[in-house]
Amino acid sequence: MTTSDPFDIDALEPSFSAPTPTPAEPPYLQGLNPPQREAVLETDGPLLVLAGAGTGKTRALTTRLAHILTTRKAAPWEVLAVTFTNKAAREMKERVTKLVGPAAERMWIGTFHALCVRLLRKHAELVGLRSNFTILDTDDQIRLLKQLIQAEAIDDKRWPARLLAALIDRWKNRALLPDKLPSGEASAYANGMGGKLYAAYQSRLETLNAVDFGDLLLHVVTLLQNNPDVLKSYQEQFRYVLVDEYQDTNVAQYLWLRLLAQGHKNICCVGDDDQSIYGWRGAEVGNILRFETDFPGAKVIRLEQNYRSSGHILGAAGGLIAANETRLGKTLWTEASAGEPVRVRGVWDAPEEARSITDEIEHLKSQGHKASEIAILVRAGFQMREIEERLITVGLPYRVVGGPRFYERAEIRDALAYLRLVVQANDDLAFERIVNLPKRGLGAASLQKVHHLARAHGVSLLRAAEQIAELDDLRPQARRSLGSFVSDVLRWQSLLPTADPQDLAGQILDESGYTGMWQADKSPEAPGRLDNLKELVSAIGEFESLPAFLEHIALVMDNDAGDESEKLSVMTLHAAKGLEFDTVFLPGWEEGVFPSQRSLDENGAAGLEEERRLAYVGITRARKRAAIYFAANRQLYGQWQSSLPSRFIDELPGDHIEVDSRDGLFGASRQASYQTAAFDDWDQSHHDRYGPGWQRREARSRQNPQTIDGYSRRVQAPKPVSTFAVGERVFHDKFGYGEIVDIDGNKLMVAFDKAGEKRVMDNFVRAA
DNA sequence: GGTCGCTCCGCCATG
DNA sequence: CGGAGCGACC
Repeated sequence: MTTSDPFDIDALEPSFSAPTPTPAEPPYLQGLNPPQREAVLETDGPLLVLAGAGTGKTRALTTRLAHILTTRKAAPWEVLAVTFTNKAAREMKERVTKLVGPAAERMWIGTFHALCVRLLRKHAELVGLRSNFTILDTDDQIRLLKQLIQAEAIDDKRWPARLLAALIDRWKNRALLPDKLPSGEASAYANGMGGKLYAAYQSRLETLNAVDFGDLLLHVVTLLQNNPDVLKSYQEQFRYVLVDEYQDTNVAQYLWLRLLAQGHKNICCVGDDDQSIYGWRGAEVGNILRFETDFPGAKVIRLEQNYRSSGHILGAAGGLIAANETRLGKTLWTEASAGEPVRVRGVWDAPEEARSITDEIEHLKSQGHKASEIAILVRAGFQMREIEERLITVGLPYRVVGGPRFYERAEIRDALAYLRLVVQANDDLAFERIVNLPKRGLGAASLQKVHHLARAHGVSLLRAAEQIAELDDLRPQARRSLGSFVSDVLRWQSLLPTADPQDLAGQILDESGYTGMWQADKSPEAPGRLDNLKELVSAIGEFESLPAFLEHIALVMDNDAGDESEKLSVMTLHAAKGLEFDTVFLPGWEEGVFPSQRSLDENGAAGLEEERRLAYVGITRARKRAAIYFAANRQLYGQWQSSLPSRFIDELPGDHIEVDSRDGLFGASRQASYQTAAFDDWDQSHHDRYGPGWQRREARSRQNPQTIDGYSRRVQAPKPVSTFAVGERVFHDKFGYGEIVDIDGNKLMVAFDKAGEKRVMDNFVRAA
């Protein structure tokens, strides 16, 4: 555990034509460790910064930008900094502004997608678009694809539009346009129709003057490839290129970067191969692993001193990730004390897991720990409900981070569709979404006619609807309501240039009857939806115009609008990347759940390594305390399943963890590898009440689940009685044949022929 | 044309 | 188990 050689700062100074005249170094360099300094000062030429978790990456990165600006190596608008999330972009902008002042605002900092929009609006016509193109969200995309699938008379049940959308997304991630699609790939959908539908989709997008998220990247790549003069001007403009989370880039993003940085090669990529967790959505760890070959002479700097976590947490995480074969290799170290070992706790089932976690949290809070410094990180969304229910039961305030995005909520999308249609009369997708929402008595039959006319005359749906309303083709009632819908939209359009955007938006939602629809709705979620609508309207207040607002919202709108109140956080491991907490709970470390079975099935060894990186990300979120849980039984899709502890638990180095499990939960083979450690509980009061760990859990699990802490979800017969008898031979899907040696209610202790003694639920075995 | 009820499917998720 | 989406029925 040592760092690299001490870095000689003076040796570096002459190598860049130092505009800093005096030996007195700028204040922003103070407090940086040697590799961080090097990452800041090594401005020219290709540079790869391998930044381990918690090693002060963001600080080095923002200081680097500040350094480039203050030494006048580049003007703000000559710096391009790319991130993956809006949050990261915002944070970077804020921190650089703090260092160098408002000039930083003029840098090109943003997500790949936001920067692409900016470039595309400027040069839209070069790729066959008009500059006011619309950006489709996933929902629009799927509806569009569905139409195309049905037009080809393909059974959209056997071949769901979602699947095609996912395929197209993957193709676009790999920069494969329809004409470049390898023949084998096209057959992946509907017996070879994939390629044809993809081509049809692209041409439909072009006529709609629309792009999806993948297109944003690809259009810019095409634009730069086909227009050398444009490419050259941007290569010259962006004198310094910086990429955050480089391990997450996909092929299209990589091409994009390479084009822009090809000229001067002042490209700095910052990433951590150990935190690459987005392979399933097209990220290529390969991009980071082969950086040095792509950019010959590239410098590599490792940030390995960790400022976040205690020694035990770092040791546990480091031991785990060492099991991965494909990695560049880093060894994190810290000057901090060892702190508390990572706790590993086995429980009977998911409800007990949730109880145990909330007990700990209540205890921590009673000790004065802040709830905002506590997080529960799950592998998958389905684990969240159980935990949320428990949090509600005991009254612990929490927030779910990264749930459905604000702008993905139905009511927001509906409202936006109204605004889109008013701003852009030819937005047919918006028209379709809201023409009969609220219900106006315009069914499939009437819309069919509108569609036909639009197709025949080559006009927008709104225009076609206007004409149809004049004709005698529709039933009087449908005709009247279509007519008034169209005239409403036209009226709102006429107000657009003069009206205050916020007032106009409110007016549109009221007059269209959309707000009224939710007011009349008696369902429990209606008030929440009305709140969201209000929030949407108030967000418009910050913008000059409705079009400006829509542009922004298509890319940016986050739902975690600065809720820093005293709540603990619940989120998936993916959502947790980049965050840190004093205390982290990691439930559900069981084979099949984590590592996720799907990941293993689909991607084999590579999938397993990505899962392991996810585990690594999870543990390294913790500053002081981490607790890992595994349950012997879990309900999946309403079915009880018995499970084995995750292999990742076996891989944790023994001297950094404390295991607290109880006999009989799992088979002897695995159990043997654990020592039931004397448990230095965080929660001393529980010791007082129940005695040491395993005894108290044994005592609890004998109780009827209904009586524990008011937990009532798993309602069963008052006294579960098994129909089996001791000595009976049984068969279990996972463990094979065995003989019952003990019965406790509906839980059986079975001596399996192959798998050893295990406790299983009786409904998992049948008589053999 | 709107609503109820049935079936099917879900396993990670940024722009 | 729970939500979404579709088809039969009012």
